Amino acid sequence: MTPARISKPAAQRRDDILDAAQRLFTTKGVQATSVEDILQDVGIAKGTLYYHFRSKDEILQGIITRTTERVAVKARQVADRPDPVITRFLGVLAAMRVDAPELALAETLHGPGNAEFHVLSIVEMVRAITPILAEVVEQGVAEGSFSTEHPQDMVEILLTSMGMLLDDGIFRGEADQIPRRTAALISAAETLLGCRPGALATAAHDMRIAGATGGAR
Amino acid sequence: MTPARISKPAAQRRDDILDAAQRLFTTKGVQATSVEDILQDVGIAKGTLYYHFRSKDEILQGIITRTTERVAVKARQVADRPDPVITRFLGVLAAMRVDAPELALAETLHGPGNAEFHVLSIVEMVRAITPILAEVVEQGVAEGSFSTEHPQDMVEILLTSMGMLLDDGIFRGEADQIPRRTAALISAAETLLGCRPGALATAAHDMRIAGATGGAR
DNA sequence: CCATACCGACCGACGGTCGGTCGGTGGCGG
DNA sequence: CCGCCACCGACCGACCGTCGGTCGGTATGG
Repeated sequence: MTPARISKPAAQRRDDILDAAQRLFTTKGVQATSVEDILQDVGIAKGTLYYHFRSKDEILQGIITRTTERVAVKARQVADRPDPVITRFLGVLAAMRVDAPELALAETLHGPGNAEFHVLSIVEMVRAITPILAEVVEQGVAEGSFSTEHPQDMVEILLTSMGMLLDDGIFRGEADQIPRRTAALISAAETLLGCRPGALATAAHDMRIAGATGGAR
Repeated sequence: MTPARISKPAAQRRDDILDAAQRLFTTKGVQATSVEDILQDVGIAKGTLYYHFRSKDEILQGIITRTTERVAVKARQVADRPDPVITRFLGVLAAMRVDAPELALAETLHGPGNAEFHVLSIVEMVRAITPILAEVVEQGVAEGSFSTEHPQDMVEILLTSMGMLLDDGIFRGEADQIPRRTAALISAAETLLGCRPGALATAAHDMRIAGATGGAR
């Protein structure tokens, strides 16, 4: 009658838990997801979960770390491709959003505990992606398509504001502003990185990156 | 022996609760502060707190709203002063940090629930201050000291990244980066708003705004 | 046979609720 | 002008359900 205890290698079980938790966290919010919920979804007992993770918070941290690592790998690949600098620049940005749709999706509802999730993700993303993207910009500066004295700093500023302003889990109820903000951020990037005005916007449009057609406002 | 029940007008009691909660939240973190703690600090019973607030979360929201309103008032005053545009621009930024030291201070410790607090503050600040600051920039554009086609958008981007990058409750353990980031943000502001390079930096230095001396990096 | 993975009853703390109490105030009859 | 009383906003604290986390013990498989 007992459903037969199944044992798995720790790494795999860890991933199972992370998968379930990620789905639930993004679906109904971190606070609103109980450990019990995760247990039921994975099909394990409480003790098992706490055998693999020290706390609920560590699970959240685990999701963010895992996702960030995946994105960083993809970003690195894109950054190292033999494409034009502008293509690679936009490609890295795309890698951030494309690979993490799970993080950006759903949970339009109530707040507590969710902004936390989003902001931690953003911070980790900025930390991980800034050096990669700055490298691309530096190459752009070297070849003349970009022009700035502080690539790393400007990239950091751009990534931070991008992460915040395009996340509707943070600026609640302003999802309709996202196209405007996307255009504004591209415009800001052009200015800050000193590339030909409109160069990023048109390239973004060609790459079919959302809301990247016109001027801001 | 019973300490005699003291009754106050609701508004005042509300403020008392907000005061205590703000002190505790910033001291030991939102999550780590129990409702019980607040009760003890204010010297009231649980029912009383829940007579004035619907939930712990509403208290947090109340603190943020109150602080934002105060800052907005001060920012408005500064923006309307008969000073040079650049002075007023920096003055508004200063108003944000000066008037909200309670929000930025302390609680270097453990994470959960605190980033939430900070990020909500930042979002509200951006919402409240953007129009005020954009107005100043527009005046600057009109008189020629600034030059940008999208004042509102650029201000929004600047405020967002400022809020994030200068808050050590968000980028944990990077407090030492703040001077560098301050300089970078000023530099970015100069570029985005199209004012004379170094104009903001020197003015900031004259106004004794922290870490605003040299170029970025 | 021993480490590793797993189980689930149990615990204490916490956020939130609820029935009820207290003190001041305004109206009204005397 | 006084005293009574109905009313009401503010206040109280015992109580409850839920939740994150613990622990002693058990199955599995190398």
